[in-house]
Amino acid sequence: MVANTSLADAALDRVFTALGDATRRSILARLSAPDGCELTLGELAEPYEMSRQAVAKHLDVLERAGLVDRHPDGRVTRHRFTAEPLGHAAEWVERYRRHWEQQFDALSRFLESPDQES
Amino acid sequence: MVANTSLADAALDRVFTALGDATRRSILARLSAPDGCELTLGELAEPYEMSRQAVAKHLDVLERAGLVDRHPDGRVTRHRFTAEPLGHAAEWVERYRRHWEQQFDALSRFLESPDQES
DNA sequence: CATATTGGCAACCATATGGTTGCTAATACC
DNA sequence: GGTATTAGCAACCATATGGTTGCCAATATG
Repeated sequence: MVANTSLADAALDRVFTALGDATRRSILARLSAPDGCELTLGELAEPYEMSRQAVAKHLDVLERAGLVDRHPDGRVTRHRFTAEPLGHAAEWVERYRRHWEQQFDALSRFLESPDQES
Repeated sequence: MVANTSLADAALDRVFTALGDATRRSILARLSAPDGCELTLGELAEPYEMSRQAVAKHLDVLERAGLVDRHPDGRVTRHRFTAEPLGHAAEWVERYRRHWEQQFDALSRFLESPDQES
């Protein structure tokens, strides 16, 4: 019944907190675009109104969550999107979203029940 | 191209960061269990090795994300799970998880292609 | 070879987060 | 009415987070 903090929990922690920032989600969006794969730090940092180092820190968070893969290439470092850790997150969210659909269905049934008066 | 920080982004921020903590996910799990709906703060806090106030703070985070609904009932305050904000989060995750399936399919095709040598 | 570019590292700073404790207010119960 | 329980509020603390700047190492490029 208690928290049961497992390794999987810690991985989920990292993934969800990594997704909890609009800049990081934007980075993932750009890295997952069909034409935008394999971007360097400079290319990634360019559109944002913050320093490269700030973007590099966001990339640290994404890397620790397993969502981006860094690989140095000469003077430059290329970054690739890795969607695999999203599997557990999607599983988790879907389980509870289904609960919502049940709530919604229950509400619909209630509203449509014949013994329901205004 | 730039960050485009909208209100929807801020709501997603709150939902994902709320999910980024194992204690909070555990709370949601208990509140969404079929028998465990409508728990009070005391009931919620009991299994964890932290103070009630710490749990109350976690509930603040969940409430700001729209994931739990507090309603005082006499001396006690009952908490109910609200899955609706998970919709946008699920949408977001699913979009990128599909990207992963495409990566996976591409890998499969590569591994199964006849001109692939060890 | 000299120099500019790229990115990593470290220090620093302000604020947020996650926890604590103590106190107070409201409500149920004897 | 007095008392115990429940929860909210406020202050406090340690650490994490998100940003900055400056410097240095490595690599392209003239």
